[in-house]
Amino acid sequence: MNLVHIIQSYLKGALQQVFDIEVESATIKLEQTLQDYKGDYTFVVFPYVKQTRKSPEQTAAALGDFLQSQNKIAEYNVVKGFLNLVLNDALLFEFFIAAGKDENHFRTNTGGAKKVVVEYSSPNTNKPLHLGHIRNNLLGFAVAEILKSGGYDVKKANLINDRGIHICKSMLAWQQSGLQETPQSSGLKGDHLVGKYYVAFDKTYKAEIEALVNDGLTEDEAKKKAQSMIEAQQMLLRWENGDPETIALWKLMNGWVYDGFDVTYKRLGVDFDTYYYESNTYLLGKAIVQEGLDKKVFYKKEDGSVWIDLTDEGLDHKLLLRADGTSVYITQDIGTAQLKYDDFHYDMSLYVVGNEQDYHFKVLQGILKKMEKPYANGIHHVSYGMVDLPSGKMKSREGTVVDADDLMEEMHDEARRIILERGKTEGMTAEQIDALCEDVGMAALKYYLLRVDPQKRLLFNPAESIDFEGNTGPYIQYTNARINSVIDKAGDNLVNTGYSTLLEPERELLLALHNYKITLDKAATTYNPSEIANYVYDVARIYNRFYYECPIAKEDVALETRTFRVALSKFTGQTISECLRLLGIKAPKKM
RNA sequence: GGUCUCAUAGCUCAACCGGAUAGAGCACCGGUUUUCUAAACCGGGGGUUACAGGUUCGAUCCCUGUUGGGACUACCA
Repeated sequence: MNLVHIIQSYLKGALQQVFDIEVESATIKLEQTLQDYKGDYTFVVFPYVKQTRKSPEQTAAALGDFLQSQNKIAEYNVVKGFLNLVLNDALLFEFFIAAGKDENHFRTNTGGAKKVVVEYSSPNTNKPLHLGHIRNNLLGFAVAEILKSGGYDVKKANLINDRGIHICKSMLAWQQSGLQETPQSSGLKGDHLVGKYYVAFDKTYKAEIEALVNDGLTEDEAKKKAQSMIEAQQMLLRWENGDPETIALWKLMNGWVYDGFDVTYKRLGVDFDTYYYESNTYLLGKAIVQEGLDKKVFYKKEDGSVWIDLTDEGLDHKLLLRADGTSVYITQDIGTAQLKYDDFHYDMSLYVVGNEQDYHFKVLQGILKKMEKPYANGIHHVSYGMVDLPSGKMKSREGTVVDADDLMEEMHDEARRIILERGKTEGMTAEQIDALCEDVGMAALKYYLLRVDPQKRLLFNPAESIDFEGNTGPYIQYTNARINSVIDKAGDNLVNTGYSTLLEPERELLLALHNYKITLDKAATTYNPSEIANYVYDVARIYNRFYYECPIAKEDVALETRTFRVALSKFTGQTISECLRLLGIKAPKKM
């Protein structure tokens, strides 16, 4: 049951009866009445005054009068051209009863079971995950869950970039160290061990460049002639030629990284239905490039390199295959897009990738369109902004990255500090306390990253940015735990039969709860989890006010009122839990 | 140079796709608990929405320009 639709139909009728104006119900714009005015929904009459031939005030008053005389609304007031409507309590209550009975209240069918692949995470296998990856993973996971609730058939995919020069750098440095270090022997998590050698390579490489520059080479020359770079390139060639020793080392070290990633993913709470590996897809990409050449969509330069002309799309000429026949990044993405389509026959294919690749995805779509691939129009780049630190951008080479594993550990510790300080852990086992610290710490981190519009850059201040009070994950969790507690006290086996006049906090809460489906659909169609994050905060804030002002399980509360308020609390708890679930945040029963 | 993007309270973010007096949190000041979890609630101060024009009943939102950040523009990924 959708209150907005109902009010729209009321207004459609009123416009017709009073002014003889015919409009589509869906085109009638309604807003929620602002805090400082009396009312639930507001209708702006300005767009209609030309047809009514009356002043905005007269128009609004005439419509309000009509609706009230028909008993469609409880009351109304007019401020300039704004018609503020107060709904009948019975209507709000009807919504509440209907929603409570509806098993599918937390789902919509907007997606119409369309198949959608959500690719996210997509790490390189030469170093551990950092804060930027965390944003990516949380966004990807949440977008996928939101789409599922919105009625889409979703597959989560992780495209692992497991080949290339960067992996060879780690391999080379590991080999040269001669230490034969393993995760077991070193006690290091696999991805961190491999990352350590990636850093080691870079150190050596930089020293070599400096030496060459001192010998009189330009920096560009030095970068190409440095010994370790030459060796890394040779190793990449050996890899591409299938040299058994190189492949074995590659498999060994990638295996360590995957083990490490699994631990990080598990702690982050993200998962995947399927994995793709660039080592598998780049060859398919090459084959499709050949197909494009045959179709004359691509062209070959004299040096043998392959290009596409996208100038008619407002883009540029783009290289698809190097002169030596090796593939570039976009070649692999062409292959992966095809492979995904072969696997799932998707209607939509989302790529959760940073906004630094906006151009890349325009090019990818342009290419697929020119290839007349059936899936070309379904691909969409879910672009998000970089995560900045107070010191500026994160740079792995300068050691200013915030490591994902370290950060999660710090959040856990910080949560523990605060939880012990509050001293509400009576009767909990050490394991339960530990689990709570994890849930609360991760909630603070996740909510902080997800509440911001994905498109925008995000400033992360490790020292002070993660709070546990106010507009935060733990605040929302706390509200839910509070609800849980009050229901425990009051008992929830009462059957709701009626209501007395709704108080302001109650109707405000009902309207907020009613917004769930509207918010879900908006989040789903815009691929924007921050809609859910901001919404659930709103619900929690409104509930806390209700909780403070309206006694629920206290002695002197009439049974009918108590029953209604318990039911309202329970429904609020369900709504909060559901939103948190969409965001990958746990909802502890007690905290 | 070209293309794209961002700029809102001291700080971090909202603002329901053009609507009212631009809202929250943090920080600061003051108040609320013999009563359901004070990680809560209420109140106060704090804004020329970067700047200048334009479009219209109405602009933080759309258009143009300026300034200032960022990204892309690699035979890197």
